[in-house]
Amino acid sequence: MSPRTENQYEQIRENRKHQIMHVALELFAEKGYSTTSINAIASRAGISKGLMYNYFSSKEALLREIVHSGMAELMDVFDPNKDNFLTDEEFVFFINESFRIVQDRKYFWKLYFALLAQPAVLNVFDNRLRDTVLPLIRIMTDYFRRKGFTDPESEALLFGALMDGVALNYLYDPEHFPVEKIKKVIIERFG
Amino acid sequence: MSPRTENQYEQIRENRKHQIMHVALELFAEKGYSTTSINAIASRAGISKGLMYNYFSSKEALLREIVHSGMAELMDVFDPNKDNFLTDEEFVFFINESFRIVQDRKYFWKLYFALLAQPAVLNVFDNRLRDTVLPLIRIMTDYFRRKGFTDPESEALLFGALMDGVALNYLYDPEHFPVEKIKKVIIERFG
Amino acid sequence: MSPRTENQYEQIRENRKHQIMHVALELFAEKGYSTTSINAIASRAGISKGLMYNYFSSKEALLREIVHSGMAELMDVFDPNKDNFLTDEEFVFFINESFRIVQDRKYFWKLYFALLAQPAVLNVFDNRLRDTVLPLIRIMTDYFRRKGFTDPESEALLFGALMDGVALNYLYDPEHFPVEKIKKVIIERFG
Amino acid sequence: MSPRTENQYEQIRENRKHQIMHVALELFAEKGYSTTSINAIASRAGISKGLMYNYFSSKEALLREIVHSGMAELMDVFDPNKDNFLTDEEFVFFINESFRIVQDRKYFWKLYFALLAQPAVLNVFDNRLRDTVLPLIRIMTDYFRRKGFTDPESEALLFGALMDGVALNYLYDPEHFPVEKIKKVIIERFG
DNA sequence: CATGAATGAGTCTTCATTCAT
DNA sequence: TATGAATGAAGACTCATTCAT
Repeated sequence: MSPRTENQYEQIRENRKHQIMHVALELFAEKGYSTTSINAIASRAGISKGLMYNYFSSKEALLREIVHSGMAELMDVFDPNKDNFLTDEEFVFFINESFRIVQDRKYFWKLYFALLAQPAVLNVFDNRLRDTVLPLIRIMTDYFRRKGFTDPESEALLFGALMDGVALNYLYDPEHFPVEKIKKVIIERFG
Repeated sequence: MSPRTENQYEQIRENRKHQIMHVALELFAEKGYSTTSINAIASRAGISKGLMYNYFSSKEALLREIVHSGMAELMDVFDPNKDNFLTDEEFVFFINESFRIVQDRKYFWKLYFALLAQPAVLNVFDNRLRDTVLPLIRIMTDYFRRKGFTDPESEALLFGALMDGVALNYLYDPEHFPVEKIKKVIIERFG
Repeated sequence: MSPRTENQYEQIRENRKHQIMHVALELFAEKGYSTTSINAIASRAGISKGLMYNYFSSKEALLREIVHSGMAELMDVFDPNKDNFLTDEEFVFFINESFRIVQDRKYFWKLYFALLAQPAVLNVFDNRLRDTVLPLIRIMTDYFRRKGFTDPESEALLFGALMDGVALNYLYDPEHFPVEKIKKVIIERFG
Repeated sequence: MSPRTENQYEQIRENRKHQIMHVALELFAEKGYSTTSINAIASRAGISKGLMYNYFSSKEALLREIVHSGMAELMDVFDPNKDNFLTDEEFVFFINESFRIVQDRKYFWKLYFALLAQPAVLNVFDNRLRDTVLPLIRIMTDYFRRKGFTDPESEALLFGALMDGVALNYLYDPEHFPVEKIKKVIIERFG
């Protein structure tokens, strides 16, 4: 009789929104942003095309929200308020964490690399990307400096590139990429 | 005003084809495959849309030919008929070569990563990719085995991943990626 | 906390209805009927989309009711029960009244002309329009006949057209249209 | 075998463009701009939807080109290079011309009034409208001044409004509007 | 060999309307 | 009575591909 409460509506919206973002992330990661149609998203989410636009003003807005929410989660994980100091133990922990994050959120990372590899299409990352990565690079630089390397910054950048490459190989050819072994080798080599 | 010889026609066709592929590679790399229209390709190549279809049966066929020709060139460079043996000197040479190749053919590699990151869209690489990479991995495995590593295969895979990551960073953020320094560090660390 | 009486409910409904019609008239006049969305109306009226349909069965029904109510008001003003006789004094009064009506209800007249200029879309006026205008034309015809014109009916039609044109110019380019002066000239010329 | 000549293509384009504009003008005038779908235009023109966009970049661009081309024609007719002087004879000629123009291009004028009555939607006329009308008003002002009127400018504006109103009545209710008689009355009254 | 007009399926998006609550 | 989530049909626009010339 009476309309739903504010709270009920809030709940419905929250759920739907997550559902749409979830489904869209999967499709964007699998088939690419421009190859994924709103139709496909709506149909996999089991809703009508029109409803999508009740939650996101456009396909691009949907993508942006997915990316930003993913990035936000990420920043939470790589807690930036930890002191700039990385012990050997923490370094190992950091590597483990990184692997876990990629493994836990494969879809997000696939989308990440797909978008990265096509910057002219949609600059979705703004400065957020560098803002996230830079502190990490700095911490790693410090770490390698303390380890006595002559060019710790390049060392850090190399390490970053290595992690990118590992993620790439893991995501796109997991069958031929023995993650655990690789992790071990990394720790031996860089830890 | 005598009619052109068979050969001259052949020559014209060949040139046109290369021209189209060249232009298309640039556009695909910059803007992505699905975002690049036949119109854009034809217009940048200075020919008519219709003519495109005289040389390539479809947009996808064009892409495939670009990729395959690029892969073929690649295999030529990493000459597979060299013995499976990699001296320290040759290792350094190999790294230098790898860097040169990426730097020389940026467009191809951008397209490569973009396609890699979206396998569901177009499986352009068939088995060609593994066929190219596997021998390299084997050679590297041998190399690392001789160096005395306990898990030389993972070491080789890691090295491959590293090179991927380095290429990625170089291609998509060249300004913040000091290639030469990185190269040096790689040689020190892995050579 | 006693329940509202029938009458109070009736009152509320009436108010809501007026409010919706008022807001819709403004929007239709400003942006056009088909360009105005139900959403826009509801939101400017501060109610929900659904409630709109509680008062009007459709967008078109809303438009019709707006137009008809406007026309009804109009007929009240140009009281048809006055005798068919128009003295010189009454003629001046009639002109003044006409100007006042247009100035007082700009939105309605804008909508009126917009709808008039697009009869194929929505024939909202049915016969009502002619029913309203015809008596006026007759009265004017009589007036001009008494003034001794040879073709009083055409004279009356011309006068009607003139008033239309004046309204049009006033409504859509008020800055460049000196209404008061124009009114004076009309009275001089036709009075 | 060989492609069409430049000229042939030019010819084809010219024809198609006119055809589309012609059909679109009719529909816009009859049903209104926003109520007329590209589908309707294409289908009445006997072409595919897509082809429309080969000639006009958007629906709005199509409208603009129709309006501008109509305005251009108009300016040709009301030749602006005539001296600013209007004899009695010329005045009569001017009125006749005006009637002829409206009668000859009913669709254009219907569209004109429909757009005028909905300025917020699309400001298609820019300044073109005033640029066209202002010189006419000036000429009329001079004319009425020479005739000895005390407020010749208002007289001219009134005359303009009258012509608008006449056009309106003629276009939207031709059956009840005896143009020829009206014309006669205008000449008598204002000539 | 070469052109570009033409097609039509498919894309994103909007919006009047319905309905469970 | 009142809400706004949900639908679905329709709209503007794009683009790979075909084909007469």
